[in-house]
Amino acid sequence: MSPRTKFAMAGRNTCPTSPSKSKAFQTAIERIGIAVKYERNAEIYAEDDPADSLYQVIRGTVRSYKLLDDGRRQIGAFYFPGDIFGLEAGAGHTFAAETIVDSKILVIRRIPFVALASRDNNVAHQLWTLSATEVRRAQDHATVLIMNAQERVIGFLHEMARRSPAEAEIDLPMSRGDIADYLGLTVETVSRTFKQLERSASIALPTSRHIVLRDHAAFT
Amino acid sequence: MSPRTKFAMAGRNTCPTSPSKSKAFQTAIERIGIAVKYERNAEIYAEDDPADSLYQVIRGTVRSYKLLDDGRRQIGAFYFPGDIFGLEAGAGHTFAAETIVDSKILVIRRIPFVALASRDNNVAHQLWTLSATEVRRAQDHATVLIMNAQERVIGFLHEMARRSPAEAEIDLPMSRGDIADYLGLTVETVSRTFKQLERSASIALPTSRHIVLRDHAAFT
DNA sequence: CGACCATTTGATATGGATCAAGCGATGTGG
DNA sequence: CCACATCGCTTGATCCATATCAAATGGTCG
Repeated sequence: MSPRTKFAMAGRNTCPTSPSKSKAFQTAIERIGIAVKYERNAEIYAEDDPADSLYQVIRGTVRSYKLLDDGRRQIGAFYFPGDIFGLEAGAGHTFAAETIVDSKILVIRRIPFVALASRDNNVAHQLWTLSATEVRRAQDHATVLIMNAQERVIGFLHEMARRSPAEAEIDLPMSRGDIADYLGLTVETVSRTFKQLERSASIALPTSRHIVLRDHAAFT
Repeated sequence: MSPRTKFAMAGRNTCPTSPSKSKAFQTAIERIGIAVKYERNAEIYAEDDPADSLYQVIRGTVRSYKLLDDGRRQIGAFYFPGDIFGLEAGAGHTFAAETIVDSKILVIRRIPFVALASRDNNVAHQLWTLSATEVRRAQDHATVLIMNAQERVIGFLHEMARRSPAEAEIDLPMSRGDIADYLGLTVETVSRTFKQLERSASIALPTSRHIVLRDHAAFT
């Protein structure tokens, strides 16, 4: 693989996730929303910003995060094309959101969206489903966080593989630092754990951002 | 305090949480649901059971949990009077639920409830709010899980204090083992951390299940 | 009183953090 | 176009927090 290919692949074009979102719903939000381009590491919204829009990734990758009192950063989620984020029941965002790579984001104003939901039962149901998806994501996140370093990293790879277009082939748009802050580990530990998994032939690492899952059984 | 008082207090009678649930909503679910008594350590539903009801704690305490492949138990949440749990967007429960102490639970069948939501915008909105509350809870849980043992325990005490009728006085219905499985620590570490906090005069431990928060500033 | 379970306490082992340094790729300015 | 600065990643050495193993204590109930 050429040195540049990996970045091209990091901006995914497919939408392998979110099977439960109906076509009608997708059409509706595309009508209400407007597509906006962000370059990499651009802020979409900050923590505590008023939550007057929600967002769907069209192209690229987004991380949500919050800064703890002592300066540590916790990454709450990564969002890929098709994923919807930033929907809040309260008035403000509880996490900030930034692009990881150059991205295109559908920005949907909350007021017309919620208004639509109160007219259209299908949309209201999707609204609930979106929250429920987010609950599940956060619970799964908590589940990997009670485990040891190797299990956390494997859990992370699972999650990425599930959302990757090519089942056993992963292109990571995010840095080791992002992964570390998502998993509650240090960059050094993430790096060493990848190396261990490579030595035990569970994965191959052609480049630091491209991972091939071997022994896919152990990863299910 | 007499040896028995703590258990009497563990069954809380107040509903300090859930300020966003409307009176009309509460009336509606009370009309649809039926109250059921469970004795302590009784199963309400198992992991993967069909999710055809949701539940509100009337009296007592509930833990939700899942068993990991290697037998470890992860506790996902504790539910106190007023809390609603077991609402799923999918077909099955992703966590099991058990009472911790003798409890009274309002059991609400899902079908009439969802039907009501599709007729009544207010209920539909509450449905969304419930999910959003659960998202927040799970995110907060993930946030404490990236921290060290002392911070996890303090985070846990915060959470309990917030939901306790008496601000700086906590009666724990759950065992050290439950706390450990919620925080991803061992019972020994939980016990030692409580002791440390007591030695540093951050808390007092009149009995192992009763905690008084001193220096409430450090706990905010 | 005696058995059982929850909790505490102690001794030791170890996984991951921390501190430190090197390496390779990328981008920038001369 | 090359030299250099920067950034992301890796690797090594050491330290410390928490797990693990083991046993004692204490409260509760029959």
